Amino acid sequence: MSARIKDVAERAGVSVTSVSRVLNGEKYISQHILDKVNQAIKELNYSPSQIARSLKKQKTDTIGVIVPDLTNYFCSTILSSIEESASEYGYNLIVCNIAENLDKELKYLHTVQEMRVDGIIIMHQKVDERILSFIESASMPILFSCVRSPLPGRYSVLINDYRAALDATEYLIGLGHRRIAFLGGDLEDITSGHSRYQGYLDALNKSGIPLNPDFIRFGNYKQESGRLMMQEILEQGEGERPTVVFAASDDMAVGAMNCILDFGLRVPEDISVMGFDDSLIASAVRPILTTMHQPARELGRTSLEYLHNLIEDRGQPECRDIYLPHRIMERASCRRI
Amino acid sequence: MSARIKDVAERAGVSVTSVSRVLNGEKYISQHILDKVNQAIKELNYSPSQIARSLKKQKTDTIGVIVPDLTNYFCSTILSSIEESASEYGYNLIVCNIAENLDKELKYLHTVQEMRVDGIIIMHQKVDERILSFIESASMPILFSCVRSPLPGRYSVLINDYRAALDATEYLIGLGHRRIAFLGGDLEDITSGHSRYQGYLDALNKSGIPLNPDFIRFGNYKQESGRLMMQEILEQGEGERPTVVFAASDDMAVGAMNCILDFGLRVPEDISVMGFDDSLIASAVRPILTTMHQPARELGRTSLEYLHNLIEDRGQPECRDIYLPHRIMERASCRRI
DNA sequence: ATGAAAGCGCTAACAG
DNA sequence: CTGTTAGCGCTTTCAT
Repeated sequence: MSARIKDVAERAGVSVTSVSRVLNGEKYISQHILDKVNQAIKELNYSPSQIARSLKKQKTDTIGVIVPDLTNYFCSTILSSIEESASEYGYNLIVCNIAENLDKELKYLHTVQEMRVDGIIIMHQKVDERILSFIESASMPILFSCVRSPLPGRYSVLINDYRAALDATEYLIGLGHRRIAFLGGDLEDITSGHSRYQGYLDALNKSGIPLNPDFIRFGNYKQESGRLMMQEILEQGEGERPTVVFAASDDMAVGAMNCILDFGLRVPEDISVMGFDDSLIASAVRPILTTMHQPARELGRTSLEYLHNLIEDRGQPECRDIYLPHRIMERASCRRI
Repeated sequence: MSARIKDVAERAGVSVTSVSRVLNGEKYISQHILDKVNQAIKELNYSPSQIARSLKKQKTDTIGVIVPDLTNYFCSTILSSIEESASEYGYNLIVCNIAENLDKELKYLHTVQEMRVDGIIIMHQKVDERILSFIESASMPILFSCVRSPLPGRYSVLINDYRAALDATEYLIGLGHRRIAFLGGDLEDITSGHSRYQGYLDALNKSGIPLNPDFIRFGNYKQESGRLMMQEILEQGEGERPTVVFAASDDMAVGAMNCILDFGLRVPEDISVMGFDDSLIASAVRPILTTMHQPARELGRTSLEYLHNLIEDRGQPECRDIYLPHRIMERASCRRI
């Protein structure tokens, strides 16, 4: 593998330029040279160095993706769909799993910058000063996927979390529920956390349903967190139980549902459960989960395509935020009362 | 970001060598120079180019990971644990999601080779001639994770799939089951597919239980596949039903379980279900799944550390295959009969 | 302790 | 249609 372009050129008895031309599929090369070069490449088992090429071309065809948590179904679906499109467009992905750790995120941001990626996709919302200032001074395009940009004037691809939560809550109200518990994400997380909570609040408000603080909890989007919050709610006393639980993620909804089931109660007969995301786990559990659908594959694909346009610099795009449609998946975990 | 090391040097009034030394934390630099250089770096918002550095050093601190399917819980857990260790050791990851597509795998293999990654981890078993020949002639270390190397003399980190399947089947036999259905993976997949099937066969054989071909099906490890296979088995007629189903993955087990449940049967009262992997989904469903535990995080960490040793070339390792221990997770989906 | 200069492997003018 | 050559941005001898 230590063969360089020069070795190929010598072996084929041509100039390095000709080899380079063959490598890059340019025209204006005689069949004769083409054959000899290909022959030499094969004989030497030559593999061109993307490093050297990147240095020269000042382009790496690589994109950095900052993922909050790889083991999260929703994240990995988005990532997989980003990967699929990236592959089509000829980009490679540097995956940065920050495991909800801001120090790690900052470190990775610098790393991908040093690797001179052509662009960055961030799927994480919670940021601090250092990250904000990095984003402000970064020279490559940065796109936020599934979360809203923390900085005005940046780009993002996501659903309208506020509307989605509002729609979901109104759907539950329409089913006759008035004692609606809410299992939220992190409030510092402006998109999923705050917006979804606000949607819940406003829906209740519009219907004149008074807020019950005992029915509101905040977790970290994971299953275990949903289970814990549900347990607290259930242990508050039987008279005070909600008739439905709306969780800001499917994982938390499943955790809550299992907690209810493990308490010996039934879903949805005793308590209904509604999730958010429509990730694979929503269809894997029984009763199959009623949830708010996020178009994961479209979000991933659109993110990549948008970033690609930014990289190619096709002028300033008209809209900086692209909202994709959400919809309710009516399934078996919510009943009319 | 277009500042180069030369700009920093000029700004600081020193040579590029000195800047390079500061960048690489070498000693033998005066405090005076160090201060001036750091100052200049800050003023210019300078970020060193990993590209140029890699070209010079002939090392990228990057590892390519070939993943069969990102949306698979088990895979993403392994990947996340590889990432965690990689981050500790200072490696970055190029993630290649091949979506079970051999052409894509080959393409990615060439890509990471051209990117001059320091090593490759492959989590996929099914290969063809072209891939085999790539592996044979590759100059960087290649490690197989969670699958056995298709080539003798290569390196792998995994559990003993044969023993695990044998142990699992014997456990079910010990519970009193004799009508044991098997939902396998792809037989071409030597590790998970073939070895697990062989373990099942041998366990039955050792106990003198005759084989029932109607109880054996092969799928693709995914949930939907498990559901379909189970449906076929269930529709064969009531008298012929198995008392337990052993699936070669948790996803298939969950698919099978849901099929059973959707048929109006109970798990484990009517039919028991056993999975394989102990991925997150095993604990997310009800009844909580009895399954064969694979130490996912240890597998990921060990893989990375092993590859790191190979990259650093600490002589030939004694063993080329590292087997990690498996164990049965007795939970609620299998009953004694 | 500091600097000058020679590449790392490739592409892209430019010249022929 | 083909070849010569000057960098891309950095590290690293080798001097000083």
